[in-house]
Amino acid sequence: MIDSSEAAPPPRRRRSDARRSIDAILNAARVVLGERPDASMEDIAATAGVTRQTVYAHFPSRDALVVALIEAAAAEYLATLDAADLDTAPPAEALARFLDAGWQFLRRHPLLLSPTAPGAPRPNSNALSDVVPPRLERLILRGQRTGDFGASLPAAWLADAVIGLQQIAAAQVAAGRATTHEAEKLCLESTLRLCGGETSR
Amino acid sequence: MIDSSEAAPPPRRRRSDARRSIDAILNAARVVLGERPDASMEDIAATAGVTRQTVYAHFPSRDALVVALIEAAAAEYLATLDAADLDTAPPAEALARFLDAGWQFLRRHPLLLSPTAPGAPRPNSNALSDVVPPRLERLILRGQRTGDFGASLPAAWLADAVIGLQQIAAAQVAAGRATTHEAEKLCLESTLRLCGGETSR
DNA sequence: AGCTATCTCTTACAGGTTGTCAAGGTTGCG
DNA sequence: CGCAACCTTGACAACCTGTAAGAGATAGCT
Repeated sequence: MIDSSEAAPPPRRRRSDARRSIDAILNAARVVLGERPDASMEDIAATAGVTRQTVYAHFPSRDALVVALIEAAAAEYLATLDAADLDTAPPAEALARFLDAGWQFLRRHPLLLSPTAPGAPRPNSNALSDVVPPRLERLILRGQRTGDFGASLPAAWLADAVIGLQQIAAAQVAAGRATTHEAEKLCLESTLRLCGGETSR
Repeated sequence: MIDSSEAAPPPRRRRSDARRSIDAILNAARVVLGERPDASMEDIAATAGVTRQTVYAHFPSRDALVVALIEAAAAEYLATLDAADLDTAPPAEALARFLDAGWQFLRRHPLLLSPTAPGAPRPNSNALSDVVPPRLERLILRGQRTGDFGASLPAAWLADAVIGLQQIAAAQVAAGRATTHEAEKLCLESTLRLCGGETSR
């Protein structure tokens, strides 16, 4: 038995032409939805230099397109996280690198600032929230074992809190209430304060 | 000069009947949009026991309805905040009360967990984010002056961070990854850690 | 009680968006 | 070259938002 009833459709052979269209569509969606999350399929298609029906030829629905976009973004994100070796650097340093990767990611994918644009299939389960937080959680857990971080708060919660804090900081920048530099500084300091310290009793 | 060119349309006399409809509509919108942010006007109207056109008779557009809903929610929120005297209690205690008011608010207005449902008129300026954070900022500023809180981070940022943290905690509950009790505890502890302490150098 | 302004309901319409379908032209690849 | 895969055009149904006019019901005032 090779692979009977699982989500592994044979990665069917595509023509070079088709893959070019798919890339153009995903790229257009990233840009257009980034600045206008409620843009129409027509807008996305036009930006990609393609007809609306061509978009539907590759993505069965708008939600499917967004999901694919998020999955591609998650893959990039993971690659960046793998490049910075979070598992060997000292925890505080690793945390700073994690945040750097996040800033890089948010700059490229501003869409992800408003996570609930069309009401995803299941509001919570996207590739990002399934795959990124565990990395950070592992990092924080390591820091708690080495004593660099306090252990009075569960690592899973801290991971989500840190990621959330970064999104809040990014929103401050988008709202024009802080410069990028200030936001990064505030975020790093707040994050260290949240994770570090000897506040347990 | 009494009031020439400002947003003060003479609060025109409404029939009791009309006000009842408006209340029913706002209430229905609160409930329906709370569990399904992309519900149609028809759905809201039906839940309110009213026709769709009646909704449009009172609210010129969907966005206007959402704005009115948020304004009503903000008024409630402010009333709750006024009831808990944040300006006299010791800062740590006052902060706990502020968070309590927040939980109460989020329980009643789950809509506000996904702030960017239809793409608000201006993404950032709603009554909530204009009026609630300053209260918290004042509280934090007081705590920083009395020495209860650390002063190395600006109060305005801490205010937004605390409110954001609470929304993250609420999202954890909504996602089934924590109980209400756990979330409240984690949120309070994290918040105190963010604000308090002697980490300045 | 009666009158009137206000409110609601019904019916209808225009415009936009999402999906779907079929026919025909074009391009990549063996 | 030839075929299958791909793109395009045009058309369609369904839904949602917003607007409009007229008939009927209701509240408030005299």
